[in-house]
Amino acid sequence: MEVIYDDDIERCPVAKVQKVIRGKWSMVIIYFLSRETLQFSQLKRKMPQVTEANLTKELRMLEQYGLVHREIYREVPPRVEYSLTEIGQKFIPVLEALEHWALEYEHQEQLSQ
Amino acid sequence: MEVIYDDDIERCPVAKVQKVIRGKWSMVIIYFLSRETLQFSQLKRKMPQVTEANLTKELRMLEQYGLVHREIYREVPPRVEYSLTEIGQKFIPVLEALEHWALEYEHQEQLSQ
DNA sequence: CGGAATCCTTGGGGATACTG
DNA sequence: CAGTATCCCCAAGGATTCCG
Repeated sequence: MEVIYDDDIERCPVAKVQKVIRGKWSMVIIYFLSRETLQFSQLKRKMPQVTEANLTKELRMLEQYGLVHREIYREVPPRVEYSLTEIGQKFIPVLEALEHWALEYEHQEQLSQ
Repeated sequence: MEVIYDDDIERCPVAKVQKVIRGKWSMVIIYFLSRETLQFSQLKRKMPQVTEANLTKELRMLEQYGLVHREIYREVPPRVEYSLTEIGQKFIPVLEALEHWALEYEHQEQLSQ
C-alpha cells in the first residue's frame, strides 16, 4: 500500500513525515502537551469541539508515531496522563515557527480585508 | 459554519492556520516552490503521484489562501508559472524546522527497528 | 501546455450511547 | 475518569476524459 516516490519527491523530507502530523487535531494536541502534561479530561476540556472518540483516536495515533507518551496510574479513580516523548518535544520548534508564521499571516489577512 | 472556539483553543494559533496547510500536498508544493519558480508541468513531474486535477485544486487553494502566486504568460504555447508570495516565503522557516525534525524522527525510527 | 469537468471511492472525523 | 463501540456522512482526493 506504500506509494513509490520518484527521485524528486523522495528527497523531500516533508513528504515523509506528513502523515504523522496530518490529523486534524494532532498539532493542537502537541501544542497543549508542550506546555504541560495533561490528563485525558483536561485535554478534552481544552478542545471541546473534538469528541472523546476522536480525541482518543488522535492520541493513539500520536502514541503509535512515537510523539506522545501515555502513562497509566492504576488508582481509584484511574488516571491517565499524556505527555510528549523526547522526539515529541523536539517537534516544539516546528510549532513555534508555525505560531510565528500564523501571527504574520493573521496580520496580513487583516490588511487585505 | 464557523466553529466557536472556547477560550483555550482560541489562543492556539496553530488551530487557526491549520486549514491552510492541511492539504495532502500543500507543504510539499510550498517546499518545491521555495527552491524555484516552477511551471505546472514541472511541478507535476516532481509529484507524479498527484493527479493533474488534484494538483490544480491544491494550487488554487494555496493561491486563495495567499501563499502561492500564479503568473500567466500569454504565449504560444501558453505558460503558467507558480511561485511563492511574500507570506508564502515567510513560511519557509516552518518547512526548515519541519525538515530538521523529520531527519531526527527518521533517525529515531531506524534505531527502533 | 495547462488545465476543466465528471465521476467515484475512501477514510477521517462527527454524533451518540454505553462501560470497567 | 477514561475511555469503547457503533453508526454515519461528507468532503478530500483519486481516476478518467475532454478542451482552448
